[in-house]
Amino acid sequence: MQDPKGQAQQISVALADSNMLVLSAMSEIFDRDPRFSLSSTASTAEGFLGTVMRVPVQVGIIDWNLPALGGQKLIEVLRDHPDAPRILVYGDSAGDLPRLALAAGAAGFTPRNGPIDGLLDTCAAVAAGQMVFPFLDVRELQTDPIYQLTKRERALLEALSRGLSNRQLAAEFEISANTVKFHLSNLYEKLSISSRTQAVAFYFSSRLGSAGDDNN
Amino acid sequence: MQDPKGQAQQISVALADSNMLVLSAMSEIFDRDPRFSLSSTASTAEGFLGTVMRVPVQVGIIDWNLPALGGQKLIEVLRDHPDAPRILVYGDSAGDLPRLALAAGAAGFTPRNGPIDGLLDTCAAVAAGQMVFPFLDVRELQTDPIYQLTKRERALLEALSRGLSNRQLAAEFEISANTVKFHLSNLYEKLSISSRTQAVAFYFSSRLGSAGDDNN
DNA sequence: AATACACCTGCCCATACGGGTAGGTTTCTT
DNA sequence: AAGAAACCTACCCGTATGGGCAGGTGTATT
Repeated sequence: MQDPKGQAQQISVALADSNMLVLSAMSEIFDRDPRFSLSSTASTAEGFLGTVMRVPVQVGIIDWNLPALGGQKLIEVLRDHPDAPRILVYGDSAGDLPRLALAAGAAGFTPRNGPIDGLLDTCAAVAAGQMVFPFLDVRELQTDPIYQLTKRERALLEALSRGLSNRQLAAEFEISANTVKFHLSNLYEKLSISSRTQAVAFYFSSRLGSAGDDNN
Repeated sequence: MQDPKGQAQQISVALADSNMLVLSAMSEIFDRDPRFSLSSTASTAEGFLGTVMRVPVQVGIIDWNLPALGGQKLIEVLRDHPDAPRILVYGDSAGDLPRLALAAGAAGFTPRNGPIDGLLDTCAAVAAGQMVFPFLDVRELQTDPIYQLTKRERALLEALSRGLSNRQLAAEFEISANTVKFHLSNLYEKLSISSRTQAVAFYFSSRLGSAGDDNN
């Protein structure tokens, strides 16, 4: 943080939050702090992308549940871009949102319920090239069972979460009921569960704001 | 709103929001407006209840997802109290949060994604004795099946949503497995469904941010 | 060519589950 | 005192579901 040349260079920041109140309050905070230069604000993922593509910034601070796209996909889109900003996710530290953000490729995570200064410091740290997250067991990143599921299994799980029976699943996917049972059986083993009810519970519990996945 | 005696009387307001940023921003807004007199702020339902019981106010503005209690229960507790404030819920207008708030007994609802002035105007209207909500089909209020469930059935549904089997449910509630099936059967009929999987799907789909309900 | 893996299907079996019937106690309201 | 409603239990029955076995196809990797 202690730049030997002083703060001649300000950190360019872009904000995106669906909550107007949060957005305006954040704007004020960043405007007040001489370390930062607020480049743009947006209330949707589309708006954020548009401005950030035109005027590159160093750090983008986003709400995980941005309308339409969501943090997960937003980061995924930005990752393939050359001069995309580092993304700092601002969200609820309960649940495994930090893990999701980390897995998605975010550069940092600041909890909503923490002190306001934490946001600024974390942002500065991210701009300095660091990754800042609440501590979590990184082994879970790789072993998170949902990533072991195949494309088909995830699709089945999604449909299962809508309350469908095996027969209905078979009809929906135009496969045999036996095949449905086959996939579900494999799915159960990978998730270390043993019933469709547990599968649905897992689905809704592990899916905190991530959009539908249809890819392998 | 047009008080013939002018605004000699200010509207006393109490705030409660788990997000510190929102809380401080709201405080400032209400402090600035001469119509209101900010009595207290809190970040938890307990804190809000404590201050509001000691120093009665006209309007309480709360986050629906206040820690520990949640808006639903908070309103329920306040309702039985003599000089409890009218409750204005501040939350996400997507989903049926407005309907939930209305059904719970709130006096108004202001969407998070709306203009900031809307909050102030709605608050003034609520203080003047009005109810202000985004439009919704009130017929759904009565017909929403979740309110037909008994206390026990809701408790079973919550446990069911954690993936428990009938046997486990029986153990958890210390009742016979037959009784579990009895309750679930009644529950299915009330929700117009026919399987536990559908019940869990319904539970997670209809429960957009409401905390656990254990009351009748 | 060989191997691995996702995907698909059929069959058998034991258990879990949903639906129906028939009671019972407690509590609150009328 | 009577009635309604929540809550509890038992029994029977048919289907849905989960687990195991055995095998076939297509595609990508080595």
